[in-house]
Amino acid sequence: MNFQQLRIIRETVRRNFNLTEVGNALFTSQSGVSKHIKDLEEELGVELFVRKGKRLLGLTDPGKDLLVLVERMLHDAQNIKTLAEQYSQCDVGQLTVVTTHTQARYALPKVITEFKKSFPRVRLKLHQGGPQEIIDMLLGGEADIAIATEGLAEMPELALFPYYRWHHALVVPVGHPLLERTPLSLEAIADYPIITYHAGFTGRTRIDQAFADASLTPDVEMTALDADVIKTYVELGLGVGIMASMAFNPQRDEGLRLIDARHLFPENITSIGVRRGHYLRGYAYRFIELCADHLTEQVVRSASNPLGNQDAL
Amino acid sequence: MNFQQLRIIRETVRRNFNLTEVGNALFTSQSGVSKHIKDLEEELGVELFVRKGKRLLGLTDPGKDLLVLVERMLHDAQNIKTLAEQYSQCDVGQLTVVTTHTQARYALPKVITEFKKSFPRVRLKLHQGGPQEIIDMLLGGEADIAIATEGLAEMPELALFPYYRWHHALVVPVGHPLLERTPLSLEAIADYPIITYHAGFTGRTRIDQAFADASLTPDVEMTALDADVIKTYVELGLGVGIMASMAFNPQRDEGLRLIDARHLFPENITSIGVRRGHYLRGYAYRFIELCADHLTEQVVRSASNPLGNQDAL
DNA sequence: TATCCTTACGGAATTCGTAAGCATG
DNA sequence: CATGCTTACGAATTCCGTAAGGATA
Repeated sequence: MNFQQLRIIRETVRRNFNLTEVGNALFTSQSGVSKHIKDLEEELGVELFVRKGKRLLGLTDPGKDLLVLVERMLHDAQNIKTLAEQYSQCDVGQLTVVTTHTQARYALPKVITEFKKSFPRVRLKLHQGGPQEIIDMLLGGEADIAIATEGLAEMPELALFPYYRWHHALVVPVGHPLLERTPLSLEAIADYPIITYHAGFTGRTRIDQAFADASLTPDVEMTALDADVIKTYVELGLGVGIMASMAFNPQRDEGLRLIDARHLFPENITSIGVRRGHYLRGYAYRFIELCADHLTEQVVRSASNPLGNQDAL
Repeated sequence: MNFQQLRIIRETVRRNFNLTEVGNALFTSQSGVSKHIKDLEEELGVELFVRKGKRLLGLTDPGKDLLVLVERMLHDAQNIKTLAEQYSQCDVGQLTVVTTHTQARYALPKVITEFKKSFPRVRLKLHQGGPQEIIDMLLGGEADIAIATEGLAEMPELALFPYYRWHHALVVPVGHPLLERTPLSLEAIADYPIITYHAGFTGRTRIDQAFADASLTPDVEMTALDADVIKTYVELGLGVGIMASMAFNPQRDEGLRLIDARHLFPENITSIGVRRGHYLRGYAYRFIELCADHLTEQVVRSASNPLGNQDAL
């Protein structure tokens, strides 16, 4: 058993059991891939893949069990390398943060400016993605830190930390009748076409929930991934916008008005997530501390080690 | 990075940094060991060992951090092999149970008889050891299951399950004055020389605690590792015995009498322990089920997976 | 027929072990 | 001077990639 074999097993599953692709992905020959698989199966005395003739179709039961261990081992191998870099070049490296548009645009700029100043030699990769992509990148080890409001569900593989709380607000064009309706009600809003976030983005779930609880079926005219698009179409008069209040800028958004709506929609919590057992460089902890003072390295480490206890460092 | 290198790192620590011994232990040459260490350090760009001249003295800080990951990876490698055997030869294999004399002698015979009948092709190794040895064997992966009353402290690496409850009792020679003292009191017992278990064995802690709580200092004349020795000396008239009640056999122990003492000493709980993340063969779960009906495979698996949650199978 | 996997085989690279050299206590 | 680590170098082994062959859709 060697690491190349393990990498091949993992890659074979990822590439849908096409060994030719696996060979390309791992920069080796297809024949070698084939042989490695056979060797490993022989060594273990178990067939790992379901075959039909010469094609591979999927994992056998033992293969499925094995894959879990294989992935952990390869992840640990990565951790070892990261750990070594940590010591050899402690302020040089890379940090990948995956997040949504809303956070990237409105919450993170301050944090990132600060971080770049403190760690000029760390290459910060800010990757913008949807809920599924965020989770996949975290679990796949491609991203170190995730920041999102939705989608970061409680999973045993992830450790989540509340970052900040915020509310949705209404955005309307100057002079819109809703500006006169105080107090604002869900019923009043439901009379107009609504422009808001896509399902699964930036607290959209909470919005739907609020209307559903009030037995209202709002007319969602249009959905967008980000507040900038929402504002654009509200300004064009296509409807009223429901979006994160921090995305409104009184100076720049001259033609629009913000209406507080914290009494109508449940509070949203934007969380920071890391994968348990994923080795984080020192500066990754600094990044999290920059986001929220209370999320110290100790707090994050103890909550994110695989055993869920406090004996780490 | 390859497995041989990792094995060498681990073994180097275990063998107190004597590379010659490491070579012998891993059935390879000492020069190869030396080179592997150097290669790995070079690849990682970090010194893993503290050196004085040409001698290795200990781990550096990065070395310490690394060792944790290395051990998990090697453990996973072992798990993979065990897992494969599980499928290739599902009722053939080996099961190592480490336990104390008391359990081996009085609690387990029935379980083991039953187990051997169900799994004739599994080689059952029953290893008898003291508290420290039991823990070391579990953590080192040499034993699959531990059964003990003391010493199996709550550790994050271990999952513990209550097996059965029992009490200490008094054992005296026929015609001993304590047989007339009803109700029996700690004070009365403390008047006689006492023969009981070694510190740390078979609930000895509870016995000491009971006397201490009553502000008594008993005269512990002699200590033994097992009840058979205790009974022998009680029979010789050297003192009164305090031992596990299930170790008394009215037929065989003719010259002795048992006096119930459950009102004097706290209850003891004998536990079954497994190491989290240590892969157990199917028959290992059967063994535990034979001990206690309620400890089904599902119960044990969900409590002993490293994340401590219920999503395992 | 185009794609995909297996096997065979020669060359490349890695690993291993002996032996000699040097440091330590 | 006995023990222990490093380095050097040839031998053994393993790994890799090309190429040919057979199976599948």
